Amino acid sequence: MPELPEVETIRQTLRQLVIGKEMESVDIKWPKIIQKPDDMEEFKQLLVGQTIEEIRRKGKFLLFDLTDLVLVSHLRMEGKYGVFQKGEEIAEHTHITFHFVDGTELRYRDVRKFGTMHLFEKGAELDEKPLIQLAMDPLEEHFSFTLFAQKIQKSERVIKNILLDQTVIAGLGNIYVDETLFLAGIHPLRKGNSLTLSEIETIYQSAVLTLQEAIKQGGTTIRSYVNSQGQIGMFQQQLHVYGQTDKACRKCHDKIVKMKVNGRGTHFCPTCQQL
DNA sequence: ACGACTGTTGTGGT
DNA sequence: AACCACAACAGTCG
Repeated sequence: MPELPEVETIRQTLRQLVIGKEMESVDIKWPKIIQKPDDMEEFKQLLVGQTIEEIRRKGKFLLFDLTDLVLVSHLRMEGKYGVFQKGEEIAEHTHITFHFVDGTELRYRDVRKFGTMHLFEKGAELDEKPLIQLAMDPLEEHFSFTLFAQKIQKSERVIKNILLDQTVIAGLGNIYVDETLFLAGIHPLRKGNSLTLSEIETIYQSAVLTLQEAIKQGGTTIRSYVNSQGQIGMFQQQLHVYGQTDKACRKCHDKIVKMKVNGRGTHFCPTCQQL
C-alpha cells in the first residue's frame, strides 16, 4: 500500500495522537511481524516503560523514537496504524497492540501480514538491516543528486526498475514511479546508462514535485489506504497514468497504455513518453 | 468459479 | 549485476 506520501501522512497524523505516551504492555497476535529481536517476549519486555518521543520517516519506513529504543516499522502493502480507547471494538486483522498507561492503545492492522517491525537500541537503527542499505529519499534536504545520477548512469537496467530500487532512491513505489516518469516525459523502458544528466535532473525534480503534491493531498487511496485518523487520501484524483489504462492522456489525449515491467504493472503515455 | 492481480520486499537459482 | 520465479498473505475483479 503505502509509498512515501502515505507513510508521511501517517507519520503526521499519528504524531499528534501518540507523542508523549508511555507503554504499559504489548500484545502480539502474529509474531512473524516482529523481526528483531528474535524472541517476541523480549520485544514486549523491552517496550514496557518506553515513551514515544518522536516519529520520523525514512523512505517508506516509520521510525518511532522511544526513551531508549527505536522501533522501525514497514507497512508493506496493507499496514495501518490507529489509536483507540481500551475496550473499543477491535477491527479484523489487528495483529499488534501497544497499550499505553493512559488507557489508550496504538493498534497495528495488516490484512496481508507483510509488514515488519525491528527494535533497536537508540542510534543502532541505521547500521543494520533493514535501514543500512536504504538510499536517501528525495525529500531529504541533503539528498545527493550526484550519487543518484551516478548510480543511474552506470546501470544497464531500465529506469522503471532503478527508481523502484530503494538502495538507489528511497520512497518511490509503483504509483509514484509511473507518475514521476510521466511528468518527466521519460519512457519507463529507457536504460539507465542512456539517460543524460539533464534527463536525470528532470526525473529527480518530477519525483520531488509529485511526492510533495501527493503529501499535500494526504496520499493516494486506491482501495484501502487510510491515515492514522481513518481518512482516505485525495491524490488518486490527480493521477495521470497509474490506473488510467485506456483513458485519454490528460496532456495529449492519446490512450494510456499498461504493460508489465519486471513483473509490475506499468502505465505510461506512448506519445508523451517515447523511447 | 477460478485464475489473475494488487500500493512491497526478500530469497534462491541462472 | 540483474532478471525471473516464487514466497510471505488476503481480498477483489473480470
